[in-house]
Amino acid sequence: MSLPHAILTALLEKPSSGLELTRRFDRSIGYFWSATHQQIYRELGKLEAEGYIRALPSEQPARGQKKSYEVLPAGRDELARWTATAQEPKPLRDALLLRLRASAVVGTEGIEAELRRHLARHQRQLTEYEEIEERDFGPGRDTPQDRLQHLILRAGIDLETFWTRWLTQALETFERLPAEERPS
Amino acid sequence: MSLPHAILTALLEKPSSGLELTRRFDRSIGYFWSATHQQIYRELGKLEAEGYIRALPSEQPARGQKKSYEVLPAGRDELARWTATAQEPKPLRDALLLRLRASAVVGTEGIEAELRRHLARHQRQLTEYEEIEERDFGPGRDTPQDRLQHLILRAGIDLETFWTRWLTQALETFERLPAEERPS
DNA sequence: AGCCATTGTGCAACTAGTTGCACAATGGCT
DNA sequence: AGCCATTGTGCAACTAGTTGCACAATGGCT
Repeated sequence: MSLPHAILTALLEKPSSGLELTRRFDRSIGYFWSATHQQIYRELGKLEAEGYIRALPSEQPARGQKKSYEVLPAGRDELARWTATAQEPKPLRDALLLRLRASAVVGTEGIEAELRRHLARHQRQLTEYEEIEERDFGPGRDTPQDRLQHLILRAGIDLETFWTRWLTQALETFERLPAEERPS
Repeated sequence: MSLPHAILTALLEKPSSGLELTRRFDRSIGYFWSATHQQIYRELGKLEAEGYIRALPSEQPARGQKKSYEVLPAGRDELARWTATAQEPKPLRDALLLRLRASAVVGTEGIEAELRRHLARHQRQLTEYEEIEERDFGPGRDTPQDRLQHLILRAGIDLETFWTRWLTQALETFERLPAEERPS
C-alpha cells in the first residue's frame, strides 16, 4: 500500500499531471518504487476522491486534457502519518536466485546468458546512479534534505555494486564448473 | 509467475506434503521466494490439475489428511524450460527507501526507530546465513551442486551485509543532522 | 482541408499475492 | 468418554499490480 504515498511524495516535491508523474517514476522515485501510467492515473483518481489531492483549477478537466494535481493538507498529514508508522519489511523475492537453484536440479542450460544479461543491466544502472551522484551531490550540497537524498542514492549505488560483484563472481564459478560435471 | 516453479524445484529436491513445503519455504527456498501456506496449497492443486505433479499413492487423500506430491516428467520439463528462459528483472520496490524520501519532505519523525528495527532484522538474518554457511559449506563440499547452492547463499550473505552497512551509515547520518535543522 | 504520428488520459480484464477464516485429524489430559 | 491444543488442508474475499487496449488533443506534413 505504498503507491499512494509515493505519489503524494512526488506531488509535494512538485505538483504534476499524470504524465509528468509517469516520467518522474521512470527516473527518480521510480528507482525504488516503480509504477506504470495506468496505476498512476487510477491512484490519482482515488487520492482526489479521498480529498488528499486536488486538480489545479487553471486547466479544464476534459479527457485527453492535461490535468495537474497538488497535495492538500489532509494528504500531507496522511503521508507524515504513514512515514512514521512501523512496517514489516517484506521478504525478498528474486526470480534469478530461484532459477539458479532450479538449475542445480534440472541443469544449468541457458542460465549463464541470463547472468550476463543481468550483469550488463546492473552495470548500466550503477553508471547511471554514479552520474547522478556526480551531478547532484557535489561539495556544498549538504542541507538536511540533500543528505537524505544522497543517502537514498547511496543505497541504490551500493545495491547495484553488490549485484555487479556477485554476478561477476557467479560467472567465474560457472566458468570453473567442468562442463562434463555440470548438472543436467 | 515463479511460485509454481519454486514449488517444482522444492518437490524435485524432495517430495513433500503442503505443510512440509510450507516449512521449507520458511527457511531455504523461502529466503528468496517466500510464500504462505494458502498460496502453496492453491498452487499444488493447479500443478496437479496440469499434470506437472501427482499425489503419492500411499496415503488417502481426505481433507486434513497428509498428502505428499512428487514431480512428473512434464513438471521437470516445464521447470527446465522456465529456467532457461530470459526474463526481465523486475524493478526494485522498497518501502523503506520511499519513506526516507517522503521524510525529506514531511519530516523525519519516527524514521530513525524504523531504521534501527530494520538494522536489527538484517543483522539477525546475516547471522543466520553465516551459520548455514559454516554448517553446510565447509571444505570438501564442492560438487557442482554444492557450488551453485553456496553461490546462492553468498548472494544472501552479501545482500544482508549491504543492508547492515547501509543502515548503520544511515543512522550515523541522522545523528549528525542537527535537530533544529531537521525537515519538519 | 485531411492525414497521421505523438502525447496524454483512462477503462477493463486479468494475474498474483494477502488476509481471514473454516474445518478435519490426532493425541494427550481429565 | 469428552475436551481441547496442535497440526494440517483448504476456501473465499480482497488488494495490488499487469496487460492490453481505447480514445482525445495537438501539431506538423501534404
